[in-house]
Amino acid sequence: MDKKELAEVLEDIATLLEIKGENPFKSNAYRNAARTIETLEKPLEDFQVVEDFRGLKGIGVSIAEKILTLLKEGRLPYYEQLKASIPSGLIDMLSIPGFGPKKVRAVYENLGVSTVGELEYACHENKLVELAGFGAKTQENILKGIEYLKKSQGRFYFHEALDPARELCAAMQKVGGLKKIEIAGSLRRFNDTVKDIDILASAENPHAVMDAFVSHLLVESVINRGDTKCSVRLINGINADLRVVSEPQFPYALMYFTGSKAHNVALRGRALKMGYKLNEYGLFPRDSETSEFLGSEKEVFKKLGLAFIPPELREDRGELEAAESGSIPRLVEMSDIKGIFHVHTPYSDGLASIREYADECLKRGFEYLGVSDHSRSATYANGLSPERIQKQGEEIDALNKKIKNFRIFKGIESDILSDGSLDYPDEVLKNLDFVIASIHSGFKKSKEEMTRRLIKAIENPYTTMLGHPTGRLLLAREGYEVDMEEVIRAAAQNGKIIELNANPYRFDIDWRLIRKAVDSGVLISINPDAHRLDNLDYTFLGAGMARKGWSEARHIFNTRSAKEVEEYFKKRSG
DNA sequence: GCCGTTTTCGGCCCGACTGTTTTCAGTCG
Repeated sequence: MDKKELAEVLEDIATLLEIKGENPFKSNAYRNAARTIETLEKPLEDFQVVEDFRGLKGIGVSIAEKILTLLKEGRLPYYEQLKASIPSGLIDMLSIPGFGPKKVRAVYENLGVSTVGELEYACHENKLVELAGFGAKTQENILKGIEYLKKSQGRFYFHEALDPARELCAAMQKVGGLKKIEIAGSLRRFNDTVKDIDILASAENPHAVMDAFVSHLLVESVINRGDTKCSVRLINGINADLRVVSEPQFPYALMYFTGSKAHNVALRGRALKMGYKLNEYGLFPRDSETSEFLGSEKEVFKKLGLAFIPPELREDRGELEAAESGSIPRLVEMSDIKGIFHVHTPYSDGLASIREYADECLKRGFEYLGVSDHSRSATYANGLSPERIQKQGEEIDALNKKIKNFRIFKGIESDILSDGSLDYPDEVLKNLDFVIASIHSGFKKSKEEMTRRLIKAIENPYTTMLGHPTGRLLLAREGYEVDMEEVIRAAAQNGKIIELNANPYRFDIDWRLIRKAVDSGVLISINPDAHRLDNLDYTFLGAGMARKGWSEARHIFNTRSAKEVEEYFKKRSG
């Protein structure tokens, strides 16, 4: 059992306790313990007895014992009994917006409803209105919530939310009297998928700003509207919240609504220890009703003895400690990116020509482009035969002569075959500047086999970088089973680059692992995996995801100049 | 269930909003 699986069990216990109506602080304790385990630096093997957990935040004797049982026996009777006592459908019901553990319990105990389907039926039968604390409106909202859940499973791709959020902000910016406006929430933190859009504004006339918000063309319906907050459903199914605060409150509210929740709790705890109360309205010295007046997030952090923490890092994963000790990294910026790798042309399954990509790259200020079409095993994607690689190489040579101050590198996205070898003989591979090795088939092998397969590809001298290392498709498909920590170790030992596939349907390698990779000395390449010209926009999303993984420019391969990249490739092949 | 530079017991972040009530519980962020 690894850290992630362990943390998931603890999370599950927390949720189950909530539904059972246990002391909410008890369930919260399990949640805190889960986060501590997830972010653990030391390997799990270091924990053999209860005392080994001493000093770990949120893990006392009781949880430590449960963790040890899980590690030693691979199962936990306490957890199994808990699970057995609650139908699994109740947990699914928690995904219905506005439907929490208390209501789940009420419908289960009073109506015997134990699945989302039964709940929907009970609503249609008008059964819920009879329950204490429920009414016609609640029942109607639950039905709407189920509809929403069915449509979207409640989460959306990052770019699906970012684009409308920007449009909404632009519209509100035109309202007179608007002082400040920012996207907050998980979008500002660059989560890989998001649940909704949060926008924060300060304005002289809040209602005019809200009017502009609710009347926007992207808005399908208004869910609720108060004096400081309103929520809408957009036509693409995403919910968007707008909050309007006074100008002095803005930095505090921005911190608050940016989150994450865990970061906020930690920050508030720190404020309390320093004799302050921190909330979305201000920073109040103990026993005072008057907030400190601070004009920006940076100043609030400073008052709390912290350096500014970039929003992407606000996950309670050590950023407070880093900000206190002055070791917040200077995160990579889009402007650091000097070129891109991994684009597909009509040679395989892409839509834009090499020339078009090159021109677009020049327009965006890049110095180079690395072309990597699919390899021959990828027949579904029109993978290239050795002859067609040769032909593409000639086209690239001609373009390199023609286009000044720009360099096109010859590459391939080679399938990693089932035995871990690459898709061409060495004579073909040696003529390329770089090779991205990716798995596109045979996902179902065991974790050990997949790990071995990837490591064999990493050890191949012609491999330059590992493409989309877990094969996951966000909101659609889990990645294949693979021990990424071992893969990262192998990449470090062999001096290989790992791709951060910046396609928002993938964002693969996961940001939590980016930090592990860069700490191990592995270079990351932010690759758009473009199949069309406008997919080059993904590079920006990838840069955000790299920031979330605590990356600095020096950790990112494609922040290097064309000349440096050329030297890197030459050294590898020589 | 965890924690302690006010506490080994009594807290644990806390305010907006909704829908149900007629003063408050539940949910959310």
